[in-house]
Amino acid sequence: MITDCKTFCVVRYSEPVDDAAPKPWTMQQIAAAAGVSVTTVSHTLSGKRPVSTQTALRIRSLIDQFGYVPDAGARRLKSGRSGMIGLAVPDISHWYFGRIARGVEEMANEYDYGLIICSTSNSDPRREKRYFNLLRTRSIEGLIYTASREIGPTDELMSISASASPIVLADEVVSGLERVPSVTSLNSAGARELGRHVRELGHRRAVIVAGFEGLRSTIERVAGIRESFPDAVVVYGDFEVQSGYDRVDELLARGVEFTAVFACNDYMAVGAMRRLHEAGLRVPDDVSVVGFDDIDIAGVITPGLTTVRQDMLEIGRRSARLLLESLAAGTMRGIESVTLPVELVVRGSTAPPPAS
Amino acid sequence: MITDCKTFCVVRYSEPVDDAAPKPWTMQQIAAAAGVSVTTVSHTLSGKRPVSTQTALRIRSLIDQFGYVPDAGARRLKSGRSGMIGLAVPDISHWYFGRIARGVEEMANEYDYGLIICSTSNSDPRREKRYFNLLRTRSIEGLIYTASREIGPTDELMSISASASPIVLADEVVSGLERVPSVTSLNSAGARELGRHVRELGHRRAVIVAGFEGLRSTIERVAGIRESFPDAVVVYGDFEVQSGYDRVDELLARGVEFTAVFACNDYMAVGAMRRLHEAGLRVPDDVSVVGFDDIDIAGVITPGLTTVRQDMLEIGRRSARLLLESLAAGTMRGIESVTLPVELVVRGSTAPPPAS
DNA sequence: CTGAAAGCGCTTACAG
DNA sequence: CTGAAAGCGCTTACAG
Repeated sequence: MITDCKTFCVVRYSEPVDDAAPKPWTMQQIAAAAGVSVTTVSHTLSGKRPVSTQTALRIRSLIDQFGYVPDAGARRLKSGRSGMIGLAVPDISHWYFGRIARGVEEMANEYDYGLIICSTSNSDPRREKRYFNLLRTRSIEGLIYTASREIGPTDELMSISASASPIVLADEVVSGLERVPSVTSLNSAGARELGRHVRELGHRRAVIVAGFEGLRSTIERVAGIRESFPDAVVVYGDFEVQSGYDRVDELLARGVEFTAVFACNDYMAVGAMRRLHEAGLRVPDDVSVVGFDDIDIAGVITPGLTTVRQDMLEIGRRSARLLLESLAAGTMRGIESVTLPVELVVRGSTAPPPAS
Repeated sequence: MITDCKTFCVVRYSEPVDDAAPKPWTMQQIAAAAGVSVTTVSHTLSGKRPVSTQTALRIRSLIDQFGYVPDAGARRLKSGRSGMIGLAVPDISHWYFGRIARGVEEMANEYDYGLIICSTSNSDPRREKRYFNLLRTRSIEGLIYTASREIGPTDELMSISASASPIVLADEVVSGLERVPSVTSLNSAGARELGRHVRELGHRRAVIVAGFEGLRSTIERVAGIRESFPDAVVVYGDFEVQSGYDRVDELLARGVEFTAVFACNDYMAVGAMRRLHEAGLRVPDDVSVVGFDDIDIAGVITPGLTTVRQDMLEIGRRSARLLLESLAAGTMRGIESVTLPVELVVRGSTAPPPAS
């Protein structure tokens, strides 16, 4: 039920402020004021050459007084380095990608780089093109790419990859881009543990609510689970709560029998739990439910969700480090792809199947 | 319980790829290849002056063939515009700020701007300084700022605001920055509705788990709730699940009596529900719980969470539009601050208090 | 310890 | 319709 409250849109008129910001100072002007050359000002700033204490002091005080800051664009033009890296994720507002972004940002900060965010909107080709162009125009020095669906070999990414561009794949590897370094989780091992855990509880009939069908992580997770449940019915969702709900709804309608639901992420698991609840099925008494990821609220909801913890923050950090180190090295040669460990977290949503 | 699974860290050695990307082409080289001046190449690209069909065709085919893309930095140096805006949020990995970021990005895209993300780590002064410097070095043309705590008047932000910089406050207004345009939710009205709803259910004793104490939104929400519950005990949290849990834990330990918990965001509400559950108190039979925000899983958990829906996506979009329009106009004059409506969403977590 | 000058890769008056 | 040249604001050999 939604009760519309009688709120409304208020528009407040802000005081007209002083006009647009004044033209910023240039190094030229500082030099003139100090009675020295720009060369000396530049070196005072960079410290790449000795400057007499007297002069340095005078220049520095002028800089403080004027509030001078060197123009980043000009620096960039000389050096050829923008000091920025890009992160392309399907949707920055998802918890999952937000964690990756934070990890990347932390590391970028450490290396004194800025971060440009690129939402690919689940691989909308137009937007993707835009973002690869950032790389080509040298607005960014490197790109961390998180695929959300299977990428076709015709894509921009493919052509880019051939040229040994500074690109790192985070979270998902992409078929055909085996040569591009990647940072991923050990999906297969996590899924295997999950399957074994549920199997050991005594379950025999399970269903799998998987992610996007072509995605490598989906394939690996399904395979891992199937080691314990070879006959599990597999249906595909889109990682959203709603699709967990919908897929379980359909399975119930089809009359599929199961005592355990494997969802390929926690959001779909939550959706699945909701649908089961509405069907009068208790979790875990009637049906066990497991997820993947260990999102922030997985341990707080009731029952707590049994899942596999991935360290998304670390995936972000490692991806960024790989990228930034190869930028520093000036080559992508010999960059080592990384697969991170995962951890089974057993909570209240799994229990032995009903006695019947 | 945590079962460590026997997974491990796998390191894969990537094929050494061709060396670093080759030097990109310059407009100079295209001009030479086409046998024309850079002027003509530039105009072919910009269309700001007619170019003979013959020549244009030749140049364009060369550009395609070479895969030439103009250097963004050089363009920027001439134009003085970086084509980038910044978004400073406390933590990009929070759902709440992620939604804002997505809204901002959508709009930035529409205006053909790039987005630089700046996590302020809850107003860590060092990082904040860094990000304001982006503005000063003209790496970004404008900044959208989301405060997470009370900002002291000594802060960088304050001095910046005096100079009519292109800054827009998103989600939170800041004392002392009344002249800076802002986009916020109608917190007071939402809180008032929430208080009234719970009051009308018959509750008399309520507690409020508020957000950061100095934050304007916290003040407004507490005030709104208190219109219906003047005597409500107020405790302060940090918007995280854990603090909702902890504050309720403390209230129970203190022996405070209540039949309703107002949490100032959904995460703390979820934490509160968890603690109540552990104490053997049923929601909503024994205690009603409400949140604020309407996060994605608010309607899916059991019971569904009664809350106030804020449109974070729209806050992001509107903030960006305000900023980008004033950049286009070249002045912050007459920018209208906006307050967006909110909506009470009643779900299963609220019910009349126990009969006793 | 310091300065004049070239140059990064573009755009844009100015002059045909 | 086209080109030579100045210049955006820095950095950095080169030359004292």
